[in-house]
Amino acid sequence: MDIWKEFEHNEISHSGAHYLMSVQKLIDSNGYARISDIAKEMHITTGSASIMIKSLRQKGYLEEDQNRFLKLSEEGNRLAQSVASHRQILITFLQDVLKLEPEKAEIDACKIEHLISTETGDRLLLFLQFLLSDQTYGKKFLELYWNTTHATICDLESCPVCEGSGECLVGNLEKEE
Amino acid sequence: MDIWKEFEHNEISHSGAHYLMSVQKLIDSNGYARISDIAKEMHITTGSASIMIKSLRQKGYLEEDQNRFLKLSEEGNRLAQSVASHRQILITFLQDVLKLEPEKAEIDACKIEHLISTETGDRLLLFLQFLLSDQTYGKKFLELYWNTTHATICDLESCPVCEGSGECLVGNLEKEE
DNA sequence: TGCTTAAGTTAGGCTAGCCAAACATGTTTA
DNA sequence: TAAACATGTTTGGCTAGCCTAACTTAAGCA
Repeated sequence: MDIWKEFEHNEISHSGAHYLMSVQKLIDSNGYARISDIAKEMHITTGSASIMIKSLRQKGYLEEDQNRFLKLSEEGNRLAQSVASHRQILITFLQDVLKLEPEKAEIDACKIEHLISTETGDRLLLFLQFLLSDQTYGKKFLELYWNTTHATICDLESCPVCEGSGECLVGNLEKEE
Repeated sequence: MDIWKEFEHNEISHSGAHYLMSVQKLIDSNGYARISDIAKEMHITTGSASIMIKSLRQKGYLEEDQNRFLKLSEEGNRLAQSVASHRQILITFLQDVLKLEPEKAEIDACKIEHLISTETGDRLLLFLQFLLSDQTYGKKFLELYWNTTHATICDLESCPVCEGSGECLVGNLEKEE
């Protein structure tokens, strides 16, 4: 088997995942989601949205009621939730452990949220929960790690640890505690 | 800015990255790389390879000598090395820390190796090195983590910790130490 | 009644990458 | 020398997903 060809074989495409999440987001905030709402929210044309929505309905991820209002099917909901949760787990790891800038953490998380397997997501969550909550070794390990690698992790001259002002993520972390 | 659209905006595509890595792999093992060698190695047609290679040459990632032998340009080499190193870092994390099965770790790593930023790769490497080598908190944290979560992490009935035989990754780890 | 606007669909075009199949060229080998 | 094989290129077709632009349908309103 060619592992590199697996890249295409996913339950849902990057684009598809964002359509589903957009539907949920719109329902949560406005109470309904139509094709034009999705197009507006995603900054694409209604033509593109129309075609993609049709395809997502055919695949059984979306349903439409009498008013042409869209909602997620059970399967669509499972998928959207899974992707959203992977996204959050990844952001937490990149931001709170690896100390990447929030914007960069979000971009990388968004790129890979739909690509990691359920198992990888589950494991990462478990690891993160343990690492961030364990008061004995987890906490001490992270403190030692951040202090030891601080010079590498922090590239801001204004860091309180380096210089003294407050933009550094490591510094912010220490203030929070 | 639409973060979800960043998915396409990468230095190199998934496919492109694998072409470059294939060239390097062939040179390392055979001493040279031609279009047909790459096609064979990647299990695609020479037609597809011909077109993609032309594009990679135009982008300056590949060069060709008098014998039509391909090699990586400086830039191509940098890219291929970066992707290969990201891949290895991800595999190590998924396999040696999160304890995913090797096959699954490889698939997920392959899917995202070209998508993560240099910075994310660097940070993950730093974190991994520290976690896996620190003999005080790193080691103890991992032991506590694996023991505590073992029931969740191990789904094999044949696990030495669960039952007694030897297929479980957690078990293998304990044997290695 | 007829005009305007909103909403959605459809058609044609684009890129990326794959395929098969036809073609061109250059090298073996009988 | 001629047939056969190796190598590479080109063409046309396919999917995914985006675009613009033209079109339909329905609703609002004077």
